[in-house]
Amino acid sequence: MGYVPPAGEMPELPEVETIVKGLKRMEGEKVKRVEIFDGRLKGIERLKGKVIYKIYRRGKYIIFNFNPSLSLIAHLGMTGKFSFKGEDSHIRASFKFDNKILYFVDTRRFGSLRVSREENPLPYLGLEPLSREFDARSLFEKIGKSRKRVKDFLMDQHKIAGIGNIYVNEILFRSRIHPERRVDTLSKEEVNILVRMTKDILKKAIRKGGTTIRDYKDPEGREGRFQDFLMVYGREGEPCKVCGSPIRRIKQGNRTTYFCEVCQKLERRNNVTG
DNA sequence: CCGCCAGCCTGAAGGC
DNA sequence: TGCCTTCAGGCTGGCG
Repeated sequence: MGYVPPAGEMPELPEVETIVKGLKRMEGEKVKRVEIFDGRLKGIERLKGKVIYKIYRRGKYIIFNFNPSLSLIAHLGMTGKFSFKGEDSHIRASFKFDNKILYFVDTRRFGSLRVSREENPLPYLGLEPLSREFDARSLFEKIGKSRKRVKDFLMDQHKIAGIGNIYVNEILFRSRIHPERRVDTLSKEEVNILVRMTKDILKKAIRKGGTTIRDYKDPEGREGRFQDFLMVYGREGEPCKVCGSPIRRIKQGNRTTYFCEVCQKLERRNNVTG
């Protein structure tokens, strides 16, 4: 049987970071007109006439600051994208500026756009994995008394913000930790490795412009290149690039999990060399 | 508080 | 050929 790749991918931290880089040039621009094609996005028309002064990422969210207390909070869900090209179907909203139009496109409508007056609109979000604050000590502290399985923990946006189902599989493979391990069984060394691999993989994915399996494109329509570096995600039955044994696919919770059962042991290891 | 799970949504792909 | 089912998963809200 031929290999069938998984159906889709969601924008995670590296994709959102890449998108923000592409949107940055809109800082300083004034919204001349807002069009809404999906009733649930009602509310964003308040942005008409406002000037964007800062665009940045927090977890998987994109935040457009219009002034200190007026922001557009965007989440791309599974298939959401911002595009300067108008050829897409499933356009849900558009923002007209002086010289260009920015489209919000979202096939499955898991994405959201909302206007907020909060200074800190996403207070519950967890650690930024690429920040200095994310280190072995702070992760250990976050783990606290949690008994979550490590995969679920890393994907919990209230603990760490920005990791989704593609990168979590890659991080655990590179850390040689089984996705079903309980976080309270992780050794200090393993927590340390997790931090290092998380930063490593996310940084490299950003350098490659994210991962495109089917849907993801940046605002200029460019695809990512990190899919060529995936070690486990979407590789069920293919040989592990380290040990050669077939990559396994299981359901953990409602989510697909890929791992190598030889490289990623369930037992605790104390002397990890990476 | 914690862990777990259904449901939202749409299009692709598989089964019969 | 075509209908029907299943799958994909970020996030929210509800349950025990």
